[in-house]
Parts: sequence; structure tokens; C-alpha cells
Amino acid sequence: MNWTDERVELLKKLWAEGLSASQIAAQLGGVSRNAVIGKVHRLKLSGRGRTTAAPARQKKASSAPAASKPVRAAAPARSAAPTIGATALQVQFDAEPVARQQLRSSDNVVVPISRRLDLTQLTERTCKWPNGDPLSEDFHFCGNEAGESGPYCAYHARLAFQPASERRRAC
DNA sequence: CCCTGATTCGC
DNA sequence: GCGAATCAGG
Repeated sequence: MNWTDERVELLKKLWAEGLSASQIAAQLGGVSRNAVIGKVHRLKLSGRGRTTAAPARQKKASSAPAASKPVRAAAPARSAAPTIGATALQVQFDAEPVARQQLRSSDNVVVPISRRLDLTQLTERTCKWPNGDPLSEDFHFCGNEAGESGPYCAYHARLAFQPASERRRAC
């Protein structure tokens, strides 16, 4: 992914709105939060209002990795399966009571079309955002490609990170 | 352990 | 310019 004008503008907007680097990375897709932070700094946007004054970081040892242990462990490959159900239901009950709201034109967001997967079709790489009444026949999960840093697609990752009062129904 | 932003430096 | 690795902290 390259930093197109559109992506840079979205980055600026979301950063100004106060979203964290990881949240923005999920929105943009295809980039890590480190990439976002790096870009923010190169754009000289790091200030972002009255945030906690940066304590001025110390310099990193320029060389000599030392015999300490910079070795990075191999992929942990954790399993999310055991908590998928609980997480999904928690989100469901938390988000469902929110009244449907009109999408404001200023939001300028793309609402993804749900693949309407059932629980057995979910994998580590599918969005686990639940839609509908869990007890109804229509209940399903978004199922779109999950972001790199979470169980939701870029769109639902954003919803999940917003306060419940700001969430909207999707798919 | 989860997360946050900040910094360095090889590419 | 880019971003992984790393750091310092909540």
C-alpha cells in the first residue's frame, strides 16, 4: 500500500479526530500502526492538540545489539477460537440497543456488504461483527476480511472502537 | 498481557 | 520516504 493523497487525507482527518494509530491503521487497511505513526511524524502531525507532553524519549543504543536477547520469538500463533462466541455476543448486546441513526454525509464512509457467514464459517481472517438477533434465523456475522490487528474488517473495526453512543448498525 | 505514541535506522 | 523493531509508559 502506498500513501495516496486520499489515504493521507483520511489519515489526517482520523488523527485529528483523536483516533489511535492502530484504529487508523484498521481504517486504512494494508498498513500497520507503526506505519501510521511513522507517517504522522513525517507529516509533523504528532502534536495533536493538548496531549500529554512527550517526555522526550531517550536515544536508542546506536549499535552493538549486545548479547542480551534481541532475538524475536517465532510466531506465537495464538488461538482466538475459544473466545470468539463470547466476544461476539458481548459486542452484540452492547451495540444492539443503539437506535439506528442516519448516516451523516460528512462521515464519508463505505459500508461493506456483509457476507452473512454463520459461526462455523468464521476463521481468523474473517470479520466477526455480529448482525441481527442471535436467536433469529437471520442472525449472521459480517464475514468480510478482518483487519490485521483485530477480529473485524476495517469498517467494523472503526465501529467497535467508537463509544456505544456513536455506533451505527451496519451490513 | 493488553494497549498507547516516540524514536531509530536499515532499506 | 517508509515502517519494523524497539522503547517507555498507561
